[in-house]
Amino acid sequence: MKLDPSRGPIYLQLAQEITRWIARGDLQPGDRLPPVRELAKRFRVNPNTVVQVYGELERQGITHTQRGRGTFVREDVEVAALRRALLQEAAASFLEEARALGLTLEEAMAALQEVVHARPTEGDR
Amino acid sequence: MKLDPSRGPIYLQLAQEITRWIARGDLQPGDRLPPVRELAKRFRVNPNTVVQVYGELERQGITHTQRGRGTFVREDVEVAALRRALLQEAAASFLEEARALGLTLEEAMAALQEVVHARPTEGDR
DNA sequence: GACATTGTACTAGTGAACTAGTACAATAGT
DNA sequence: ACTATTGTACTAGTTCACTAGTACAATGTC
Repeated sequence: MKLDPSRGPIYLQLAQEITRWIARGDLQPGDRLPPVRELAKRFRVNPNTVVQVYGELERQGITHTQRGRGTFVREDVEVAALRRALLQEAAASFLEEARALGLTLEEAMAALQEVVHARPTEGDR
Repeated sequence: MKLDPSRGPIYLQLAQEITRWIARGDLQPGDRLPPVRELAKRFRVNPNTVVQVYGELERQGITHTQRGRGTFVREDVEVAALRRALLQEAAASFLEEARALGLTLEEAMAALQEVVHARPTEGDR
């Protein structure tokens, strides 16, 4: 995962990446996130930036934080729903781009198939 | 089209939007783009920002500029290829997100269908 | 109680992006 | 030659994001 300022603020990209960790089960409800200073080192950003990341996740209701203890995935997070929400957002973006280009759904799906077949994935084997 | 600093630099978003205009035929090869000051007004940005936009489009080989005359879509731009490239980039983003979420191609396609059916498009009628 | 770990607040600084404004250079039309 | 139109360069400023560093507060362990 590469942080790229041309794709928006770093802290939002990182918040998205942590959300993916939760969505795919790398982190479970109740799990503790890496401490601020540890994540800062891992991603080579400033600890204050990670504080912003964790603040954003808290605002989105995904985590809760306690000074002196850490930041935790909320117990009531529905991982499957989170995953579906992230994927549907990506799907919506794709369809919106097709719409903005004046293309039909069929044309969008055809383009998708071309990309699928161009990549070495299990969808192609 | 909404310019949102949280999605990266304004000038890159605008460059993408102009590229869409070309890709869907709103602007044809040889056509002149709106003058810098006019586009600035339309999108409520600074003319210097539009100069950056046009600079980026020139760097990408989509337009060429002449002081005193204007900025033009290059005659040799292949509109269909440009459209395909933009859509495939969007498709690749979508698939990459599915991959990052640890999902199979089938699951990705299912999520896409859900979004399709949730929207009032011709694909659903 | 001391210590380690964790989050937080703050100051001061840097850099990129964007803005406002002015003025100049090239081109085209009359 | 003059004017209008277009792009460009520049200065000076603001804002936001990020950084580096320091120090404090809360929590948990021993």
